[in-house]
Amino acid sequence: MRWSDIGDLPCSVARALSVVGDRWTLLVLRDAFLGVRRFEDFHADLGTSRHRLADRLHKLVEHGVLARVPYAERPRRFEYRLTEKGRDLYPVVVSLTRWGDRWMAGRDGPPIELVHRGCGRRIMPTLACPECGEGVGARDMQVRPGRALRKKAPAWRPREELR
Amino acid sequence: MRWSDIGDLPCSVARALSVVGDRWTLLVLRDAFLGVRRFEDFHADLGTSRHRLADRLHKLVEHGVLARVPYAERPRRFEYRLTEKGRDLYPVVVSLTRWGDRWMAGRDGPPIELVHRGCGRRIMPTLACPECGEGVGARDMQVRPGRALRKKAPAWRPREELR
DNA sequence: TTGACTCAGTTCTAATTTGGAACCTATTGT
DNA sequence: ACAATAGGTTCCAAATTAGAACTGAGTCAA
Repeated sequence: MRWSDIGDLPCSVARALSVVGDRWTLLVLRDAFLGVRRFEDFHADLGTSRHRLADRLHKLVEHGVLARVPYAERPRRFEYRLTEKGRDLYPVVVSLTRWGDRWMAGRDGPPIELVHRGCGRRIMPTLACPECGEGVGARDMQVRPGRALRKKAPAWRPREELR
Repeated sequence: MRWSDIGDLPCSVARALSVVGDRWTLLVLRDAFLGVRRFEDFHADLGTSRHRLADRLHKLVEHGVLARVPYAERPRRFEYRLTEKGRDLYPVVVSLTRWGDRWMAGRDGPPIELVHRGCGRRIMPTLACPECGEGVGARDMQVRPGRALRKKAPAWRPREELR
């Protein structure tokens, strides 16, 4: 299957990945969440080729994840800012951070720390049920097909539960 | 920069991506969270080449995200099961799902629905502060360098805050 | 007013990665 | 004896990527 086709699958993960699922895009977003906005800064931070970077930035703009806004006339210069759609990717980046912290950190611990402005504590955000507030993991959730899937793939059934 | 080098960067996102950051790995994990375990089932579901699939599965096993466990002798057959390290990627997959549901769903709504066993309601898990329980977004969090980063890149400073 | 410098790219080529089809091995079923 | 099943491996052509060089518009400083 071609990469360009996965955006059409009836799967939200696949569709999300069709936008942010390549090598560099999530690192671009990480930088964006750290406040990076300009081409040269992304380039210096990321170490990807200018070619790739330009391509990724433009693709993210196309998808409405970043906005290309002028910050100087003469010479005309643009910076890349997260849109609401882009900021809504925060959970993805934080979840990756949390996992990296937990399973891939060196002896010195996590490279960066997060502080919750609300309560002032150093924390790592976790997944919770927005209704009852309880923390949730894979085993706390059950899957069922939604309307879109019952229509497109009526035969689909969730498999046996996760062990 | 080579893909194989990003695992060494002092950044948890980069390190996480060095394991799960390629085209197919996250779709393999999505399937795993839906209960898929066997090579042929992954292959049928994913539509990637057997070659890639075998490679990804083995890489995930190497990294301890999946375990290759025999389920039949004569002929010897194996299945791939999530380890604890693998199950801990649930927030990443759920966050992608949530984003895909919100920004990429068709008219018929999300392909699948999740039910919280704890409270029985159909929900999509969200990020929250584990200390105070409040939901958090990008603007609720502040970044600061951790010990590992102060050591490796003492000059690093968080940029201006997110707008 | 010439030359160096900055930012934001684009172009080019070689190297790497990927997709897809065909093949392989062991075993079971008919 | 023959086909089918599960889980791969091998091969090659095609697509993608890395890295370096180049462009172009404008500023600054001597």
